[in-house]
Amino acid sequence: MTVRVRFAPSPTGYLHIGGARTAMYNYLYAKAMGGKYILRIEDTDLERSERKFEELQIEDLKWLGLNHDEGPDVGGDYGPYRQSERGHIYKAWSDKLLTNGHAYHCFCSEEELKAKNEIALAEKRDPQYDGKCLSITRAEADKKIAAGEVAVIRFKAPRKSYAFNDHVRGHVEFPEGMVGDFVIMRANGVPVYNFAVVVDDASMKITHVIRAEEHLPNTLRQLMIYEAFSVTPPEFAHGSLLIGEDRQKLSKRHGATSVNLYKEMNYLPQALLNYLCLLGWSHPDEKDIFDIHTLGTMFNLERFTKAPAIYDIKKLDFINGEHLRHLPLETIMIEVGKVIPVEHAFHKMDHDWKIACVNVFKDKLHFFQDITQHLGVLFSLDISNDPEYLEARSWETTPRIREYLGAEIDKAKACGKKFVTEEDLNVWSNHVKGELKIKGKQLFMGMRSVLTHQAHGPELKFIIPLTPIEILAKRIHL
RNA sequence: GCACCCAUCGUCUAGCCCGGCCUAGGACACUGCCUUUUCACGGCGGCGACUGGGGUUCGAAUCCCCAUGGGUGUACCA
Repeated sequence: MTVRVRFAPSPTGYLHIGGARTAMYNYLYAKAMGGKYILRIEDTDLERSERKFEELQIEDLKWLGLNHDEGPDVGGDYGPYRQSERGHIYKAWSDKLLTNGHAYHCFCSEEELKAKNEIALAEKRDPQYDGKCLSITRAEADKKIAAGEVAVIRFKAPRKSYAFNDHVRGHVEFPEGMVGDFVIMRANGVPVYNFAVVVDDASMKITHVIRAEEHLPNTLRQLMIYEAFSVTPPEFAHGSLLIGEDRQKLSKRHGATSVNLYKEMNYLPQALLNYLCLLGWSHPDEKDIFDIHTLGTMFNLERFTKAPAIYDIKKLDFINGEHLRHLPLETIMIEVGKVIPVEHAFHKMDHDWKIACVNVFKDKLHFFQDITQHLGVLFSLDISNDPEYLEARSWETTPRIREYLGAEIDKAKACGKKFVTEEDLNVWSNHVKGELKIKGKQLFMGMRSVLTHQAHGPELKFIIPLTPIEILAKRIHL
């Protein structure tokens, strides 16, 4: 039997970081098992669902590289993949339950039920449906409906306990009487979540349901419905929940919780995925940095964590830097070019210069945009106020270095050179060492302070050949 | 209230199922030092945890019970 898994978001907002994680786990499991990964849109909440959000979420999923095998935009053999287009299916399935006695019409008004709930709560009882409409026969109900009365369809919850085996939680038991008769079809004919999910998962031949722990209690209702249809339920894996620093379920108020924001902030999708993957799952070899697409059969349902994970982006930043460093130089150059201000001198340089430049700075970046601040060491005429720099400037040896280098640079400039080379730099430092008799810290810090006006930075042999000679000439005389 | 789930460094986690190799390992963060051609890189260190109490056992982070704490759910939301 081929594994079939699904990610079923509600198009009521942007793709949430927790949703992205669930989608990824499903995607990875399908890939590991050679199965299919399906995208289903759960838009039964007519008020809050919007087509725009569906499109945006699919766009974000694509950005992450989590491409589905079946879905509303790509089709498949088990469609439609939008719950709003499956009305006839829910109708047929709920009719089946009505016929075999597992469900019944309920004519109680919302006010009536609300009042009863309040009383139950006040008496510290569970506010379960009292079964008032249970005695209404199918024929009577049909007559009332024909006469214009509105009704919901309620599922007759069996009075027995349920148990199932969860891939993450192990043996889970729900004692008898946890839920009363619940609504499966609303008065407007739209199915309620727990019913639609079962109908869809069953008819789409879903074999494994991988989702977050918040759905664990829902499993009871779903198990009941599967039983009423005599359908074997899929296997379940309830991973941990993503929570905020306040240990509450992650939501908008915890800051950047939607995927599109990370795209805007220039995070690498593979880094976001890598981080998310580690929040609730661990790599068999305890690796921290990896491309989730290379996981293959290493991904399994046995390494999920049970306890909720606090979402903290500090580690994500680190991981982003690691992924960025492993990108081809050419790619980094292109990406970096996009975030450096258009008027920056960087853009006037030739290809080889840019590559060399990116190569020097790439190890220091967490994000592409970090490059801008590093570029200063190549173009800036600022003078550091770092005590170490000030000290280097105050040595009596430093003016002698400046005098010599100034002459050399002016000479090179007069010859029409645009840049000095690493060899030039070697010659200079040998001269300072041999002729000026300056060595050690005085030599290197002295040269650095004169050429960059900074106390720290990348090695001179890397940055000086990249610094335009006019900049060098100006700096010398500052 | 009731039901279910969970509990290892500040954070993510390994170890737990199949007790001894755990004076509990790794990563982020924080921090010290080294590299004296110098880094937000790298290397070497430091800080830092088995929620508490009982029990089983020669031996428990690992098994059992209780307590405590936290979370989720309890809708004609998903």
